[in-house]
Amino acid sequence: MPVTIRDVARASGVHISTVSRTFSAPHLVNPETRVRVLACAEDLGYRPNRAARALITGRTHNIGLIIADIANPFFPPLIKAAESQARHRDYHVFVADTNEDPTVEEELVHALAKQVDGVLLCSPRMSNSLIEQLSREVPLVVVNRQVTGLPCVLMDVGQGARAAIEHLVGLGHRSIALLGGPRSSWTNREMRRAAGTAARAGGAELTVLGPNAPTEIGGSAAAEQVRRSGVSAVLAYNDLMAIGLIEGLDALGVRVPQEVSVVGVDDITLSRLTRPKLTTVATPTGAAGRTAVDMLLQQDIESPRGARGSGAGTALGVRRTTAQVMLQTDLVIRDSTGPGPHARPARPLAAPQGPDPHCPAGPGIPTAATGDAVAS
Amino acid sequence: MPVTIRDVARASGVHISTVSRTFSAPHLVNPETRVRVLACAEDLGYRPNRAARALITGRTHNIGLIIADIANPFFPPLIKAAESQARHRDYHVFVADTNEDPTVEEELVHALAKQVDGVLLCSPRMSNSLIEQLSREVPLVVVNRQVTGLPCVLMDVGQGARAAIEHLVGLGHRSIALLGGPRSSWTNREMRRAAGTAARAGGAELTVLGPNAPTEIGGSAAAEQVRRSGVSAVLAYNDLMAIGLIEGLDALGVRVPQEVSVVGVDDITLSRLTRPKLTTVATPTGAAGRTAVDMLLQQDIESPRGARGSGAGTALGVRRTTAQVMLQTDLVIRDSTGPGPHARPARPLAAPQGPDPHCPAGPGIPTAATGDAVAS
DNA sequence: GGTGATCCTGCAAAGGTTTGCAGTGAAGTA
DNA sequence: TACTTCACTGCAAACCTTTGCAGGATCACC
Repeated sequence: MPVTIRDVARASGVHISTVSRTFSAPHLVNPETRVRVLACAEDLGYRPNRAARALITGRTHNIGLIIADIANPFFPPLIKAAESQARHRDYHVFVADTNEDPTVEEELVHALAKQVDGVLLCSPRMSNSLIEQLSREVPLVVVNRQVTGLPCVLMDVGQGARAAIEHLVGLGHRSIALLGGPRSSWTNREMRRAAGTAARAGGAELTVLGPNAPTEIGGSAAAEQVRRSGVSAVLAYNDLMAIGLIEGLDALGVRVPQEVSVVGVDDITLSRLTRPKLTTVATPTGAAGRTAVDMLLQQDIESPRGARGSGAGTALGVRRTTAQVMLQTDLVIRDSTGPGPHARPARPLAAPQGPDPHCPAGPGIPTAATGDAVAS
Repeated sequence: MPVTIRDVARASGVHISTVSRTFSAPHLVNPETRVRVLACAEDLGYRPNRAARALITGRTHNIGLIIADIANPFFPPLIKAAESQARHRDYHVFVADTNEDPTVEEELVHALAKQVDGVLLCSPRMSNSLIEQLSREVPLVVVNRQVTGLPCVLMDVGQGARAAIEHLVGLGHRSIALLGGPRSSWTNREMRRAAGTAARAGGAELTVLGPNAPTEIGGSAAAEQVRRSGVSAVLAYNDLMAIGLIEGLDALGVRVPQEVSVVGVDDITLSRLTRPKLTTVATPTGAAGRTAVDMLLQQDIESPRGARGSGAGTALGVRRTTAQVMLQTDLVIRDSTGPGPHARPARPLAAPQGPDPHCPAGPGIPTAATGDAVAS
């Protein structure tokens, strides 16, 4: 039933190879023939079968995008950016959700392997060694995780965590909690490291709580623990947890920011909509999506799979880029942080500078990326 | 480089067809041979090429899921439910986002057509006739849109809108606005129809505002218009708009629910987290995702594409199910609605019944589905 | 020992497309 | 005229897998 290249060939009185060329190498066919073939194709409603094409070219023009939890509002901007970037290069993006389950993650990579030209692995929860192993099966770009030997797109959450801690210390907080996320998260480890250093430098004490589920539920569930810990400020693994925590504290009668200050990470849209508006470390998710697609395609184009024609030309077999890109983060100060027990009276109430200085910029242009190539 | 069925055959000393059968029809091969083949396959890291398999069987074991805007929190639960349902049936789901653009929508269906066994079209923005036309290219199930002759999964937003209006009228509101969504949305038309009827029945006047973008921005942008219209209550197209509207009204100094009551639709997680907590019409998104996958697979299984063996057996060619399922909705009363100008003094302040009666149920079991077959 | 059934395996075609190679005819050059 | 060049098109192999058909071996049974 489906119309194939053969039907078009018959209808337009040429060989199938000519039809094929009309679509994949138009300059090789007589303009006159071309219009005739195109007309027939249009008439019959012919569309090249991408699976068959992929079988022989080894390129599907698809990209797989594997993410931990599509319900986390952190991801949609990344997905959209990746999709639009891919579309410009004539690629399609297939998104799949793993439910934060490493097993599903692995299974998905396998399933996608032969149907896409490469996979973007976002915030993976599986081990580095497994990732390396899988990268032999299909070109991979990792987002939010550093894997040596593989191209990675990272956000400088270390710098962000440092800025957040400094902000809190500056407000007079000396006892701060880090509300940790999933154990297997690279971001989590980075934050912990950087926050620890920054706290020490600022003469504050850092309590690490967790691991917790990176969701509102995870945040609100930790409220009691936060209260008991007696800290006056909390840096949460992400905005969702921060919002959940505020919610949970509210239920316990603890007011934010009057009694406890809370900082999130990600700057999801939601963080501007809850009350109080959330102080947070903005991560350039859109830029991350675009960069990751670029890196994947670049890698892909240089070494098409099933490379034929083993001419004596280039001697550098399967050259793979392993650049690692670190994107900058930005602290956005809103209403969920306020003066702490050691606030200096000089600055009255930490000088409120309008409701949300960051808002007027709108969705805004993501911060610049600093490329950072690493030897392969 | 990639290991094929041929390599496994060579390694285990059998014909490729035996290897093939080992995977796709294990009962047809000698257990002894089977283990040997499996061992070799494991050793070599062989994985069947799904594209090649699809080429001959006509079934990819993939499902396409096209949605208008992945950033709308309404969709993730639907996506997750669809994915998990599909996984149980050994199918994978590929998600694609259209940015609310009908052109992209069409293009995506075409692109997916040959790579998936069927497509779930969620909240489509294109015309019914185009949808029908596309359905000849690939099996389609439509969600949130009624297209005669095609299987559809609908949510009873009409009933939901009615309940919302009745709730508002009961609170003493007589001048109500409907904050409309996208013009091409079926849901939008249904709500408008039902809300109009309900308002008339309740002796209230309904002002329709819109169309608007179904986002927070769309909602907040309409705040000024709402204020000018002088209504005391608003039913918004969805929660995102409702939240944006509350935000916008707040910026104008209009308090919710004291001066204006607001009702949303969807019951996204966020609606429990903003202040005031949102009164909303809960839609069974998870059930919708599951049902849609079921309907697609059922349709698919009955008529595998490229049906071979034109025996004189069954005479009823390509039988396609065109059932339409309507899922129930539920009004969830929270804090964004309050007594209006005509509130009866009998009920003091509309009897607040605890902060959020719906919350304890947690994510909860979706409401029951009422199947409703329609002649094809 | 002959017959038939059963179980397993190999053969080869098929699916829709791309692409290196060769062939055709026409135009250009000497 | 003879030769080369060029633009275009056809031929057929290849990609990897599935599957109907047939062949071979084994076994039970009469």
